[in-house]
Amino acid sequence: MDRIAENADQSRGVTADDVAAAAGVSRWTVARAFKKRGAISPKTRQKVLAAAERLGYAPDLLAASLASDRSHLVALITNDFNNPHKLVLLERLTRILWSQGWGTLLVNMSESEDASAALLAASQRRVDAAVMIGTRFDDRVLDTALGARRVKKLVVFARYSNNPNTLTISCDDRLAMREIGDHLFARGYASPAFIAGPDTQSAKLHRVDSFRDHWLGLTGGAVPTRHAAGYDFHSAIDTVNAVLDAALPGTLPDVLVCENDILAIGAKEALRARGGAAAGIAVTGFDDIPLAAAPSYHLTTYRQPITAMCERLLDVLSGRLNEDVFVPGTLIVRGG
Amino acid sequence: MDRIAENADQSRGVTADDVAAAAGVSRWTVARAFKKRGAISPKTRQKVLAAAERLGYAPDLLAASLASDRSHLVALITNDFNNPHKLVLLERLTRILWSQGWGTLLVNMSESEDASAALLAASQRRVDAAVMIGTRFDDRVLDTALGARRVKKLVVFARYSNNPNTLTISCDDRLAMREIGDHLFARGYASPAFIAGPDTQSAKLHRVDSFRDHWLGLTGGAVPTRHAAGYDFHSAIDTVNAVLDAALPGTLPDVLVCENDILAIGAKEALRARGGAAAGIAVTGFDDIPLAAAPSYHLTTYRQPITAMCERLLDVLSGRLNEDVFVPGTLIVRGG
DNA sequence: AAGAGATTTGCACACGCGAGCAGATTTTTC
DNA sequence: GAAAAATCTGCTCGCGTGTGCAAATCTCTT
Repeated sequence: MDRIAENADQSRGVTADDVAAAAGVSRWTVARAFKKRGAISPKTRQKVLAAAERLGYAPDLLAASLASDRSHLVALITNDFNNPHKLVLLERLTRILWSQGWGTLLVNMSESEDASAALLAASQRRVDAAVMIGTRFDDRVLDTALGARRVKKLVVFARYSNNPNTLTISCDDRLAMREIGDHLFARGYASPAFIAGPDTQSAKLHRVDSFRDHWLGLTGGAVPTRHAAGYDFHSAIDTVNAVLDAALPGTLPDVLVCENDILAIGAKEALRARGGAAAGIAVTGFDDIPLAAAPSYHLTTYRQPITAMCERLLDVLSGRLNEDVFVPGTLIVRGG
Repeated sequence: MDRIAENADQSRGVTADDVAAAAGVSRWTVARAFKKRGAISPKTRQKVLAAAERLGYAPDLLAASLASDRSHLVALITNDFNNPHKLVLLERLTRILWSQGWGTLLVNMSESEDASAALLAASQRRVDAAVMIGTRFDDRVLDTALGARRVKKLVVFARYSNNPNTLTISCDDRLAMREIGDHLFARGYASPAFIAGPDTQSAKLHRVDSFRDHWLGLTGGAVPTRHAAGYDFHSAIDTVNAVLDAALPGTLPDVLVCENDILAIGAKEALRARGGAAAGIAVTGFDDIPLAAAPSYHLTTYRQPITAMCERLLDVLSGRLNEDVFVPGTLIVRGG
């Protein structure tokens, strides 16, 4: 066959068979040459790789997935595209996963708000694992949804889930909120208020509870909490205005502890627009998004250990790790 | 046993054969039942779908890809994860593509700065098309890189490329900059300066040139241009400071036209920090990222027609469209 | 009611590669 | 130098589905 000659032109459909023919070995020897720990003699491998290079061959991962029942594909599922921090997570995840040979399928579940459709779609592509990014996983889905059962591994990333069928890889939120509380206490703040995201029944509000518990232990004082309608700065502005309107004179909080940086930025905007006593109220965030460092905001916030979390994810994918992980992050002190 | 084994055990390996047996038909009839326009009698389809439902069957897209040589997979390739606008693009792209049956592989090429590695990785997954998001495609890659030749379609999305082997789907930047110019002219601005991104030799700076050409025609005046070191607001701050430092007294620009919103936000930050005469200088952006609407910035900017662009991408993927497209966007007037 | 036409169903083959084993080759051992 | 061990190579079978065609069934006309 001079199929090889054809392919050299088109550079399409170059298969292991072609390389095998060109190198004078069998197809399986070609496969071994491309395997890290393949049982193959150095000179044969050399010969094969040279032929592959010449023909422009690269193994077909699709066919390999079908044959081996391991796709080396991970579905990244998320529904919150308003938060710039998602971009940081996606950047890190894709870079680190691809560098280790894992492909990443980005799935948007903001339509349905129900993970089952996203999981079904992912499972049809035979992903080795589904990773919910910054998204809680509703327990009921596992019982009812078709897709959920078909996915081999289910990981909740950068968020807490107590679902027993799920693996959590997250920042240690409890520790984080303690550090923020200690920091505020040391700086002399006395009456914090918490600005949280939407108060959905199912969502366990880890950060709020952690902060309130710790502050109670620290000062004996309760922390009033207000829920924004959404994780976006417009909602935060409305919420902070509501907080300020509701406060009796002389009972203003002296610091607004926000569940993440987006809400914190909204809070800063609201306080600045309001002026007067409000302008003196401090704000803390969470995530350390790039804009948190802007002169206008200069937020004290908490940086999640994303790289470390990604590495734990690799451990989970390779089967080395099979339990929940909480990694400590870093307090970033900027403003008051 | 562990949780993973449980999941995998349940409904593993329900294939078309199983459904066929359960429904009393052949495997190919099952396939037809799942095809939109399959030649199959309604009652047979009904019977098959019922059996599939009962068994929890969903077609294996991986095997289908291998057999049909169409993966219905698209690689989304990008390298600029600093710009929140990427998140908007990703959200829209993934939602619209998945809704039409296209899977999206997110590839991060920020490491190499060279598209060839990303393209090779994508091609090994047999993607039907690679979409460079907001990223220019270096012509030389097509000639030298292995990956580039293996990808069936190459689309440059939300950015201009004059590469003949590439399809461009973009906002009509030329029109956009004309609208911005007209707007500024009508408002009485007389001496704009342009703040652009990095000045790489290969990059054709579409927006800059368009604005300068138009302004020249409008007023006969030249527009001084300054390049930031990167597409991030810190670089923009430095650049704007440099512009102000370099300006002779009385020759300050009255408006800074920025290549995108991130640079514009940096510009606003710099002007605000500077105070005095600088604080009166207006700023325009591009992209209309969510934060552009924040009270602190309140940017006049230009919204790209992302949904329309995604629909044109679908046309390209399905083969209905095979030429460059430039879609007009919308001027968003906010600040001065 | 028979035959033409339309519709519906079944089948051989292919897609590109991996797992696991058997045969071939080389290296080591006594 | 021959046998045992270690290493290397080739091969059968299967992964789950699409394509194109032939066979079977149904519908309608005369």
